[in-house]
Amino acid sequence: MAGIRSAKLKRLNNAPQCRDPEITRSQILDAAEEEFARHGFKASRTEAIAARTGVTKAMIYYYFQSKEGLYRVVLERCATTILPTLEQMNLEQLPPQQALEQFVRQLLLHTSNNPNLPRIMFLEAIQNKGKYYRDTANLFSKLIAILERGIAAGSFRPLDSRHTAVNILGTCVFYFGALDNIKHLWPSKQMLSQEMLEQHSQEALNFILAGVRAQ
Amino acid sequence: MAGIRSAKLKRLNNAPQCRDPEITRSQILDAAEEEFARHGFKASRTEAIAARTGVTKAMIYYYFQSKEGLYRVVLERCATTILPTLEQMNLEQLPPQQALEQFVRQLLLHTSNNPNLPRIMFLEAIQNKGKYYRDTANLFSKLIAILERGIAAGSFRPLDSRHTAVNILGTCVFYFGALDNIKHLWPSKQMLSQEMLEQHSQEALNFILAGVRAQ
DNA sequence: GTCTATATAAAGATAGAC
DNA sequence: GTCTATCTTTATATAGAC
Repeated sequence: MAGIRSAKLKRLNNAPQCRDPEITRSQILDAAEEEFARHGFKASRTEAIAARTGVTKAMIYYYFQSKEGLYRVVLERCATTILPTLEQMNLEQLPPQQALEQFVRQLLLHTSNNPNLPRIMFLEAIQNKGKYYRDTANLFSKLIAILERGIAAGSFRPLDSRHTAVNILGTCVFYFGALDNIKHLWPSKQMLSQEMLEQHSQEALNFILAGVRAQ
Repeated sequence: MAGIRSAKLKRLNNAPQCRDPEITRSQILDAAEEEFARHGFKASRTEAIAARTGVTKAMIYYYFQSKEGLYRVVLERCATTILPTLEQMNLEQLPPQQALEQFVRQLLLHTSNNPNLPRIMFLEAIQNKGKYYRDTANLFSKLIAILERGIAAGSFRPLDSRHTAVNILGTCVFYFGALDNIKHLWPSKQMLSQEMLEQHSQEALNFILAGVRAQ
């Protein structure tokens, strides 16, 4: 995510101030996302975000008023980036099985490209009890709708659509949250390498499709 | 977990010091588990742990030398409580399908009774990169062994046993980590109520068994 | 074994110069 | 728009009385 959004940014790591507000603001957001995704809101340090950005703490308050203001913007940005892609897919018009497969593939791709996203959401839920989070992307609603269509059509087994939606999302993102507690299972691999991400995606997809299929 | 372990403890919330070291030590541990499970190591406050226990901060340093020392003991205790039960079950002697079902049932029961456990493990992985965690319970080894027996016997579909072990554990515990981000899906329910825990357990079990079954 | 008081360090936030 | 310097609060940790 940081990678994509930093595309147009020019300031080098230790370069002096360049006085382009859009660039600075965007760089602070990227740095903050990294910091918040690792430590959560409370344990994150404005000093660390500033240092990562290459500016001083004062800039955070100039652009975002407070540490909390910055956190809100970061979280909002995280929750909404998957939206446009998902809307374009017109999942309602596909048969349930295909819709589910496309949904899961897209979710896995998106989290693979933005491993900060699951982490920041876990931390938000656990530490802040979801205080700052709104499901603006309506991820669950979309998934639940697909599941219910599938049950009605008889292509999915009778299941609780809400619990199953949670279990499906969990299967996609647990890997990223638990990364550093499970990496010892693959002593010679990088957990975020292309190879491992593809394996996880394939296995997660197989597991999910088998988990909901009728019979 | 706190509930079980507090059974023999006598000190009331605001009672004065009772000068029983075993009781005090145990109470600090219970309070620390709650605090660490909510905030993680860095963002937890010794003052809060002390207040929750009904003693002063100084006691933490008297019994555990440092905040980090306390965290280590809490984590170790969390990781090992499921061990005895799991060993008693002699899963190696059951057919793979039954072994898996028993394993998952026990894991779901254990996390339902100790919802702090998944939280503290998520926070440890994300914030500390697993620095303080060792898989002393060998949870994954046991699960992987069951899966490989099942593949060999033809009762499970061909699957990657390590990735699938991760996906199974994820299905069991994601619910607890994401609790406060998904509670809006059940506006009228308490996520940790008996009713909801039973629903989650049932749906997770069905999802997992269907997810690995041959054909 | 427990408490009070305090030393020391770290972090959020702001004022004012450039 | 950015920085330096500083205020204030909050935390970890310890010394010493009881």
